[in-house]
Formats: sequence, C-alpha cells, structure tokens
Amino acid sequence: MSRRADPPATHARMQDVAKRASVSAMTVSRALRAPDQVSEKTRRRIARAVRDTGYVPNELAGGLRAFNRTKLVAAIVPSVRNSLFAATSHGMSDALRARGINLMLGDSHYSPDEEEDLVRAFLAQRPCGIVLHDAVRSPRARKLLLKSGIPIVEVGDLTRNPLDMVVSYSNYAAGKAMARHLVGRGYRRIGFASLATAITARSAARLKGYKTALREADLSIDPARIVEVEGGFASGGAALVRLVEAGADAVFFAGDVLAVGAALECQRRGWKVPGQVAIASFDDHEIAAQVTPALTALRIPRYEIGRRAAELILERHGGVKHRKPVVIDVGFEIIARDST
Amino acid sequence: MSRRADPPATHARMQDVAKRASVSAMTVSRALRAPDQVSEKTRRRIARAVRDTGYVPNELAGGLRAFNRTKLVAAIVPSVRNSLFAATSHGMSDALRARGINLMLGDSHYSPDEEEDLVRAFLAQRPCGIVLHDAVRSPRARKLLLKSGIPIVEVGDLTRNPLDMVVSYSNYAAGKAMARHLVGRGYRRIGFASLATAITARSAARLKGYKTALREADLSIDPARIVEVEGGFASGGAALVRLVEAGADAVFFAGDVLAVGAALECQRRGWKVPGQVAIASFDDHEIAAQVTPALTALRIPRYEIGRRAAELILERHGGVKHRKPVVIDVGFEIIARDST
DNA sequence: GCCTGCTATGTTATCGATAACATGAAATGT
DNA sequence: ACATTTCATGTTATCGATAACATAGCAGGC
Repeated sequence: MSRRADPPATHARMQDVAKRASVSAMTVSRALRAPDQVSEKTRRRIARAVRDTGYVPNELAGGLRAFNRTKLVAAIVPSVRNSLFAATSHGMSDALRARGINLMLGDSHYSPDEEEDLVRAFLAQRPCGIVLHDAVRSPRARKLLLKSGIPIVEVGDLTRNPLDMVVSYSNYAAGKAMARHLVGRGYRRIGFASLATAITARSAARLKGYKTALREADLSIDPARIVEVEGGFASGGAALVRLVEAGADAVFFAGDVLAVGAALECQRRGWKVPGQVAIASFDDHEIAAQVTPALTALRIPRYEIGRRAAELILERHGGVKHRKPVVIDVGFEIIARDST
Repeated sequence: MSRRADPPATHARMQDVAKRASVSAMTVSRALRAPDQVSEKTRRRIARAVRDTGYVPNELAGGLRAFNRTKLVAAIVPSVRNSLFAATSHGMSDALRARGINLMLGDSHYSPDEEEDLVRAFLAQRPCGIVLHDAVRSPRARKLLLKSGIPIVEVGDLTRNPLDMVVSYSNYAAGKAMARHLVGRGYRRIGFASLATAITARSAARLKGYKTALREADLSIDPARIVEVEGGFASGGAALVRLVEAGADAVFFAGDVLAVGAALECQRRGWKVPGQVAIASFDDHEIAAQVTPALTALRIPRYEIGRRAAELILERHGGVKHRKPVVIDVGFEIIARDST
C-alpha cells in the first residue's frame, strides 16, 4: 500500500515517479533539469512514469534546497485596475514566462502602509526578484528590500538614486516636453490637472516639468490654473470646466484618464476643441486616438518598461552581485493629434 | 563568526533570531504563530530579536513543512490588460490579503496551450487555490487541476458542470435579457457584434441568449446582422458601420470595448444615437456612462465575483473536502441609459 | 506527600527536492 | 594491458521551518 493512501487527492512525489521508473529520485531530478546527464533509455522510462503519475514538480521543495527562492517575481503596483500598470505587468509577465518564471502581483492602493505590508509578505515568499511601481516611501520597507539581496527594479519614475535598478521615463522631462509643445503651439494660459501630487510623486514630477517649461517661456504660473482631482473620467471633465473658467486656453492632463473625460465633457457641452480650449493627455490610451477630436498625447512604452524590468532581473538571476545602480531611460514620445 | 559571513546579503534565519533571544527556534516559531503559547517575557525578547535581525519568515520552508503549500492563490486570466479581469483580480486580491494570502497572476493570451503551461507552472508552485477566468479547454489541464486537490474556482461563465466551484453570472441569461430589452424598446432588426465565439465560450453563450430572445419575439435571425470582430475601440466602430449597412436598427455589443468604439464612431460620422441606430453594451465600463449619448449597458459585479471566489477558496482552506460542486450566481443588471 | 494536570520550552524527525560526494562500468589514452 | 577519464547512476546531508513528541517546573487536589 502506498503512503498516498490516506489523503488521496494530492500530488505524486518525485519518489513515486522514481519507484515507477526503477531509478533513484536523483535520476528523476536530473532527467527533468539536466536531461543530457541521463541516458536516452532511462530518460524515456522516466518520461513515461512522469506522464503516468501526472507528476508536477514541487518547486517549493526544489526552490528551498536549490537557492532558497521561488521562481516568482513579485510586483507591487498602486492599483491593479489601472490599465497603465496592466500594460507593464503584461510586459513583465511575457518576458518572465519565457524563462519559466511567474508573477506575483499586489496592490498597494497608493498607501505606504499597505506597501510595507506587501513588501514583507512578498519577501516572505522568497521571490527571485521584485518590481516596484512607485517609489518606496516606507523607510522600513526600503531597508527590508535592500537587505533581501534580490534584484529590485523600480519603474515609476527615473529617480536619481534607485534602490538598485530603474527602468522608466522621466516624468519631469515628459511634463516639460508636453508643456513646451503647448507653448510652441501658441497657447499662453496653459492649465495643469493631475491626481494628488502628495500621493503620487510622479504627478509632482510632471508638475515640476510643466512649471519649468512655462518659466522658460516667460509665462506666468497661475495657481488657479493648477488643479488636483480624483481619478475617473467624470473628474477629468470637472477639472476642465474649472480650468476654462479660470481662463485656460489649453489644459495639460497629467492624470491617466482625465484627458479623455475632459474631451467627452467638451462633446456634451458642445465646446470646440481646440478652438475654445486645447487638450493634451499624458498617456496614450487607445481611446485617446478615438475620441473626437483625437487627443495629443505622450506615449510611454509601458509594455517595454515591464519587459526590460523583467530582463534586468533575469540577467542578475543567480548572476553577478554588482551593486552599482542601473538606470535605464526608455524615453517617451509626443503624438501630436487634433486636440492641440 | 556567523555562518552568514560568506554570502552577506541574505535573510536571517529563525535560528539566528532564536540564538539572539536565547531560546530555541521552536519557541520563536510559536511566538510568531501562536503567541499565547509563549510567556510574555520571552515573547518580548523574541520580538526585539526579530526587529534587530530584520527577520522575515521563510514561507517557502514553513509552507513545505506545514501543509506543502504556499500562501498564494493562482489566477489565470485570458488577458491581464483587460480591465474587466483587472476588476475581478482586484476583488480577489483584496479578499485574500485580508487573510495574509497573495496572488499569483498569469495571462493565457486566450490560448489553450498557454493555459495548460500556466496551470502546470502554477501547480508546481503549490498554491492553496486557483481561480480560472475561462473555461479550461485543455483536457490535460483539467485532469491536472482535479488531481491537485486544491480548491478551484471558475469565474467566466455559469457552467452547469464546474470542475469544482463557480462564481459568475450567466452569459446566456445576460445575452437574452439585453436582447429582450431591445425588443421591448421596439427595435426589430437587432444586430449582434462580439469577439470570436470560437475562442471565447462566453461570447458564444451571449449569442445564444440573443438568438433565443429574438426567436421568442418571432423576429428573424439574419446572419448578416451577426458579426465577429477583433478587440479594440476601432473595430467596434467598424462593426457598427457594417451592421447599419446590413439594415440594423439596434446593435448589441457583446464584446468589452466594442460598444464604446461604436459610439465614438457615430460621433465622428454625426449619426444620431438612438435615432439612426441604438447601441447596447455588455459591460458597464465607467466610460460607457460618459460618452454621448450615455450607453445602456449590462452591469456585471466584477469586483464581487473576485471577492466571492476568494472567499470560497478561503472557506475550503484547510477545511472540508466536500467535493460537491458549488455554483454561485451573482446575477447582472441592465442599466438603461440614452442609447437605446 | 504523591499523583495529576497544566504551562513553557526543548528535541527530533520530517516536508520534497537537490547539492555534494561516491561508485561502478565503459571508454580512452599511451 | 593498465591507468585514467568520462559517463550514468546512487547515497547522504541539507535547505528552513514546523509537527509530533518529550520534558522540566510548578500548582493544586486529596
């Protein structure tokens, strides 16, 4: 009688496969991970035994012994619902799966406390790498991460002093570039709308870029033309109305879906874009090109950011312990359309 | 000298904490998981040692010994970029984190082969539960899942014979309800547009519901008024044009973003909605309410689906081995707006 | 005073795989 | 022909925690 008799519904162990193929567990292990070290004949016998038993390797045990790590990369995003982060996750997921590594995903809800909890919970799983979408704000979390010794990639903004590695575009440069674009088109009373700059450092960097560009062009920076709003299409519309009433002839939306919301609001009100007000969007959602008029937008290579982040982790995987910071700027692009 | 001297950047072990607190590792283990079994004084000493060493439990080792499982739930979605799945993932993630369990996320890209690979890869990590967004089409994957003995929740459609448990709405019923709604509003040449029914069983079920409703109302089912298209806003627009040319006076969009794309196309062309053609949407994206006219849509409780799926897994966690199928219908709701 | 029971802690074996080392047989070199 | 390398496989120890069992100390009951 098998020792699997009592709890019936569970996985076969390598030992079970080994017995069936009349070899030792070690040979099974080798047949699976280093087939060239096992003879053709034995390998075939083992392959059959694997199929017969429906054996699924136990990475828990294997990972513990081999490198005290799972074949998982942890990613923490501020919001899993946000399609921008989804694109990056997708890039990571694709690059990792090609190497047999999977993704652990967590949502910090933009909260430093939850972020710290998540970091702790994820590190406890012993991932082989970790990707962070926001600058890590909790100092305790930063310490834990550094101490963990695993590759860390930050992807929210191109910070000057990363924990370990960064793959991103510069929010500051992007904000400046878009504001310059609007200046170049002749707008003089350019408004700015974003999510709360206190909770996302990225919005703050974009705002800084915007201000720099305006200053360069000798335009005044009117606080009444800088607003912070909640997320969502509706509040994009509200922000636009507020800014137009404050005299704006163009609005730069640094938040994700705000610009589209603003464009839809203009449709409802019959406002001409860009006749009455120009609209520039930070992210090139597919929908930005679909509304009327099509929106000028900054295109960020979100998917590529994820892919390269994953690649950095893979390079380091079991590799060198170079601890000099790696900073990769993936850049951005302004797609000029009809709205400006 | 500590045995941690050679590779410096790694985690402290429970043993290290124990030494520092002058107790055995077992006492540390208890202090962390069953504090009431450890005396106040010792507990405090251990707490300090944990802080001093920056100890992060090794769930790999703990999970292996305790239940041969990680504290992770695996979820497989057809596309991580799709915000519908994102909402469900969010619901799962929230419910699980409250119990200290995290999420492993994979993308099958709508491919049965990738799905099978993913199932295998995820099972190898020994998750404590698994959630599947699409019906599992690969028979080998089904077998693996059943054999694994862990709780399985399917959430794509309300199938009659689930692998284990289902939490969903009925795509058939929803398709029928929306078609009836259009019939009730007086439309007689109702078109249907969806993603390829061959690759998503859900679209096929919606189509079946649509046909049933039309038959009930003694309306003819014209194949020219049933189209399958790719995803994306643009193809929603194209589908609408095609259907209007085929004589449709209303179109039911069963694909996710198609309806919004159609509405935007009408704006570009200056077509009156619902004067020239009515538009009904399957999913109540936030944006469906924002376009002009606001779209009639089916509201699916995506977040709740995720939450309840997670709860089912938690209930079973270490619990009963009842193997009678569980089917939970979360229903849906038609939000009638201006477009019909 | 001795047995019982409870509390706080320690010891040993174990989860399932793999690293490190060991071995016997075949192949190769001189 | 014999030493040496290579190849295919087996044996043992181990990864870091926890289950199961063991034990020492102390309280209370009769």
